Amino acid sequence: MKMSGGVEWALHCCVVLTASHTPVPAAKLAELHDVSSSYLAKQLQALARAGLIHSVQGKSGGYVLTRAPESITLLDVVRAVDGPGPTFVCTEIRQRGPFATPADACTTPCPVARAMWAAEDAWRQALAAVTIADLARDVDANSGPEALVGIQAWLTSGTS
Amino acid sequence: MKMSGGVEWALHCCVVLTASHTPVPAAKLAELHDVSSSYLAKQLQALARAGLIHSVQGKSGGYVLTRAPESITLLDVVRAVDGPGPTFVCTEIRQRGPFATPADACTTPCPVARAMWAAEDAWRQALAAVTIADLARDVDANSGPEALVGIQAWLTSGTS
DNA sequence: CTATACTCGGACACAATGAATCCGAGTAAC
DNA sequence: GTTACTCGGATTCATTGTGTCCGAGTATAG
Repeated sequence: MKMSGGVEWALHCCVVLTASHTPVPAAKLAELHDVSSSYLAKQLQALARAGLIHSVQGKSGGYVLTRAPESITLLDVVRAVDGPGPTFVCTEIRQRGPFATPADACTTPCPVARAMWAAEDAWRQALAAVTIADLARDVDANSGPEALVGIQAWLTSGTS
Repeated sequence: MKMSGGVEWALHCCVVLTASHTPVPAAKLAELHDVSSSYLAKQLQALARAGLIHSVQGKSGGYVLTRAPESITLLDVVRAVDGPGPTFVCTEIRQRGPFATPADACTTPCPVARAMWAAEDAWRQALAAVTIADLARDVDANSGPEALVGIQAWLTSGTS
């Protein structure tokens, strides 16, 4: 099992978008991270579809966060980019084969699925406990406060 | 992101193997669950490679649990079948692009990766807290105690 | 002791999902 | 009114998961 690599890009983009209140084009975000701009566009579109960021078209358009960074959780981003469905899917094995349990006895989910889903819930809960604002603060502490200011200046400037 | 479907099969097989202390061939497990025997063999081989089950060759061979069901956790099975690697991989985006943070400043992992890995740890911890024995007990409670006895009888009998 | 039949084990194709790309529709600025 | 720049979805390629097959090895039966 491997998570979509686009999640990492999307998270970094959200952190960067924290620094600018004006629209930032996808091409600039791509150059900042040195990744494929065409593919990054896909992830940003997913974020826009989920309502996490708003797209502004036109000459000086781009993407802006719709909500405050404190109210955007990692779970929101993961669900938007990687899909909302559960990672573990139950195929109802217990209802197949010679010893199939009758359907009317399957009022509750399969114990196997229940345990797996409980673990997934723990994962989601941990993701929901962290916000983009938390990440931005940590990055700030690691890279020094001057880095973010420089990035902000570079983002707003028209330089390539 | 989607988990390998083989995990479900492997878990059910482990639960069934709880009922028999004699080797059970892969073909019988496949018929019991009504799944492809060739593909199920792959998963069982993975479990054997991880040391969770022991393979017995020869005419009346098959698979047996190596340890007590209480000492086999769901995490063991998942790691064996789905791979031990982390689902989130950090590509060190912070070290790329015009504002790349120098390598000597990267003593600690990227904050983004740290948060994602913390969530994964919560997931693993939840999986490690449940054992095959717990699952077997739950299945017993759901399907009634007579089901497991019947399965055990069918497993040991030579009937197809 | 020999032959046999049954078991696992790894090597081999096929399909689905993720990764990466491109060009067209729309909009704000000039 | 024109222009240039933006996003958005449809398309193509690579990787991983899914499914299958046949050969190596061993306990059993004669």
